[in-house]
Amino acid sequence: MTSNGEATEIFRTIADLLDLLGEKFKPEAYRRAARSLESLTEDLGAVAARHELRSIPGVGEAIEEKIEEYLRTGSVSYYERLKREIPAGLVDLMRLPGLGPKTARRFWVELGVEGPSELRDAIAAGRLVGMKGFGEKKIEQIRSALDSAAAGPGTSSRRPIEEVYPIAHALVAALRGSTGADRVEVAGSFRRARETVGDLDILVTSKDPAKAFEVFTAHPLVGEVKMRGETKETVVLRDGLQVDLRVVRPEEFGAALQYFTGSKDHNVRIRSLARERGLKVNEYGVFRGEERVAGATEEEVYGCLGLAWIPPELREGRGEVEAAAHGALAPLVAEADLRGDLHVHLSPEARTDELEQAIAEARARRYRYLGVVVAGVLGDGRAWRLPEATRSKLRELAPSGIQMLRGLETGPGPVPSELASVPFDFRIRRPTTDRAVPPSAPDGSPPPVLIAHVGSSVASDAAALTHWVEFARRDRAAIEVGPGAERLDSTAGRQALDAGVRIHLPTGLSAGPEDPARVVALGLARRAGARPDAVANARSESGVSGASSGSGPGPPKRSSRDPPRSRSGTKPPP
DNA sequence: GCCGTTTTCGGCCCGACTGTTTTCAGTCG
Repeated sequence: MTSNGEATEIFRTIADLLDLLGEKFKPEAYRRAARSLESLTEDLGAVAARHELRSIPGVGEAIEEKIEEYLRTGSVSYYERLKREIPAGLVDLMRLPGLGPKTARRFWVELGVEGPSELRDAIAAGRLVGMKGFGEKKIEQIRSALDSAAAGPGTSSRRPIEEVYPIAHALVAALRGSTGADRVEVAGSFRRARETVGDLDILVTSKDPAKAFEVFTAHPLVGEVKMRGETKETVVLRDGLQVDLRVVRPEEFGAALQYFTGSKDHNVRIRSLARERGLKVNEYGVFRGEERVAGATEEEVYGCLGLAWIPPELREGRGEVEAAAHGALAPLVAEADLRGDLHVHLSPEARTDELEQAIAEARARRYRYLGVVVAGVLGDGRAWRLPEATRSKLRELAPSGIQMLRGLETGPGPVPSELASVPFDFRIRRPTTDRAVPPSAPDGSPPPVLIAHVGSSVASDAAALTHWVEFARRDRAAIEVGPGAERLDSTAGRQALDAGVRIHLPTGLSAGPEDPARVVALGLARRAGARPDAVANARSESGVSGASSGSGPGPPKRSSRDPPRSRSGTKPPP
């Protein structure tokens, strides 16, 4: 684990332990610091070396000292002391659904229970019966939570957003297609395009809430109904994902969407800003005293706090509220900005019809260029190339103004001799293994325009990531950001952007229109704070010069002919 | 424990829901 990751875990556990001690505000302070460390784009040691730990949101004097102690010694004495005081099993108990720190602490104090297995024994021995606040139902609930926990991590863990995307799409489509719901939006971390999603929050307006719940509950994906109130229903899907449906009134929809989109840190900032202005914000609206002054749209809610509307992908409490207050939010890249794709992979034996299909899709999206990977080296070092017929078809198939380019994808180092005869317009580089570190100086072969297949194992290794970003900066190459283990996530993407490196987004051309990769990649790019001009394939020019086979392409150039940027899209997935 | 363009002290989001209650505590998001 990286030092950032390990420090995050330490502070998160400190928060839980302090919760068990009944501390009121400290746990939240440690959690806030943990969240900040988790999303830090840089190695903690580097920040500490510059004496800038205090600039991290939620890190003050005390936590700064603990981080320094951790970096120096590998442990935090305060944490070690808490662990000696409080049995580790209590943390497991309070993390069970339906149990919290108060209940776990009572089991410890009143029953001497120190962990899940002892609690199971206590229940079996009937020792919970008669405890104040514990009826038959509550005890059964706990027993069931213990059983599910024993069965494995299962349902409570977060999953990749690209995996959840089709599910969200299906549920939203069903609700939109019914008479039970008018407006339907997914809120939560899904709308913020977080890499992983723990559950789905769906918000609807409805003239007939009962009908909305009925349509939702009857959906084939839904397994069991966990809870149902007048305005809210919680279900667990057959695959274990939890989904909340909330029905709100139209005049409250914007406030509810804002509220349930979060993040928590963002909302805390919004609320304290409102308080400073004598206003109150909740999920029903913005209020001055009893009077509602906003609520129907998010724009209204932000507007009456003196803020520009903030894209959901930025709502993490990392300074976006202050930026919005000063009108300093830059427009983010949007779907309409995409102009092409420099990384179209066809299957190795692709026939011309597969190529034609990708071009038809590109034409439908009005792309201006397409870089098709015609040959390359796989991660395991084996060379491959598209069939000769497909390669020679490339230029013929571009009658409608789409510039067709041939890409060669290789590892660091010179072009392998077995690929030397393949004509190409531009080069893509990939690490030969996930951990491969690129050469520190140019090796004489054409510089790549794109660095791709830089995977999650690089992103989680601060030194390797810094190295690849520096490599991209030196060669003025773009680096690919998107879902999946072979692309950078938004945190790594932000680091690349901070270093002045452009990113390239997958467009899912050859995977068909339903492929979530494009929408998800766009969300991650926006989350990284990417403006249109920082996205290599959101430019009118391909960034690949001329067609001189085998010669090096020029570095991506800034174009003064780029049309004015479209207004940054506000449309959340799906 | 953190934080401040009214504060260096005194705040810290707040409402729904559940299960257990004669009016509320705990959990969750």
